[in-house]
Amino acid sequence: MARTVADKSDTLEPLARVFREHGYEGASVSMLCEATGLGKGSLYHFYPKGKAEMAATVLAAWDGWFETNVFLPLRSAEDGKQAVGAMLDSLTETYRSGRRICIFGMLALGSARDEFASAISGYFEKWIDALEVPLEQAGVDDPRVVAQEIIASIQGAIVLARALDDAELFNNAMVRIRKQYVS
Amino acid sequence: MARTVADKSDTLEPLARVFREHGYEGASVSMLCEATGLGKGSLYHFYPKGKAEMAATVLAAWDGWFETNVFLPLRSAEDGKQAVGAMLDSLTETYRSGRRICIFGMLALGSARDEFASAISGYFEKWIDALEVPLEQAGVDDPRVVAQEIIASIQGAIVLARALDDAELFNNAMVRIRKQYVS
DNA sequence: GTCTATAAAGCGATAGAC
DNA sequence: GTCTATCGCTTTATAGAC
Repeated sequence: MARTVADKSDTLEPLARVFREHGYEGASVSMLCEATGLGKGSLYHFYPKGKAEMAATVLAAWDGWFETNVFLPLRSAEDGKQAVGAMLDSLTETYRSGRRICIFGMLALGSARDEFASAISGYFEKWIDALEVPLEQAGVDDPRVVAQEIIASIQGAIVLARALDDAELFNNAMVRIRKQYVS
Repeated sequence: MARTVADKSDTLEPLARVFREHGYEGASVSMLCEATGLGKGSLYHFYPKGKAEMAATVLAAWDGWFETNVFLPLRSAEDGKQAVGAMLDSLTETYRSGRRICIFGMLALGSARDEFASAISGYFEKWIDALEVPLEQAGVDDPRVVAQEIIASIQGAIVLARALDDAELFNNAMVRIRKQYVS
């Protein structure tokens, strides 16, 4: 069938979806072709180094999205408590109350961790650094450790919500974090 | 080379190690053969249904280990706070301060979740049920929700410790849980 | 930039000798 | 219970026509 000309940026969302839903090893090029609506030739035209380059590009895009929509607002907040609350709201939507997983967290637990180690650690380091700012502003003791705890709680809530197939569990975790640290 | 007769139970540890380190999709039968020191014929003799049966058996073995060494002590504890503390110590060793991951948590984030859904959810449900007992005994408010939070924190600590390659992060999380709920 | 055809390797799984 | 050989299929990746 005739196919319209695609832009590389159009592939990012379907690519991310497949990696999120199947993991790095579980995502095959065939799946990635089907999701993007492109043949192998087209996909390899955009990503000459193949699957690894697709995943790296997806990670970079998510990292950028978080930088703009999560990290930057945290760093530049005027009201610390309000900023952390806004982050929790934003993440609840982004992660679909735990129905969607964090692609960085997923990769951290898999065997592809080593290949993407710097992207994964860079992402979490930036998150911790950013979250520390409003926590300190809000007068929280040991803001860096608390930032780590909050991020770990969010990642754990995703794991548990998915394991038990219970989105309410994720939402409860967000409520608890809010009450405990910023209300 | 001549090979000594193997027992099926001898395969469980190497099998578990490969699944933990490579994920379900990432673990190939060749790897599983090499880790167990058995040829494909031998491995399929023990596990006629192949890789899926190997993983299911590994999960059942871990479930059994947790039942005996973690869940049962929690349920039958006389001192609630002491029992939760003992669990945290035990898990710190079991998970090697986050250097080792939880195979159930890993599967929950991957695409094999659906295939092993009941094993995964059963494991976490038993854990929550068991942990609720000593928490209630210790006078903690809303012990079931707190049990869920603690387990999520542990899973999240594994994710974050692995993402940042920092075992101290896991240990700090265990210390925080102890301080917050059972000291 | 798109596609189809194809290559080479690895996959999970099986058969059958010992 | 162990092994080797092999099957059929899918994998990632490439080549080359359009």
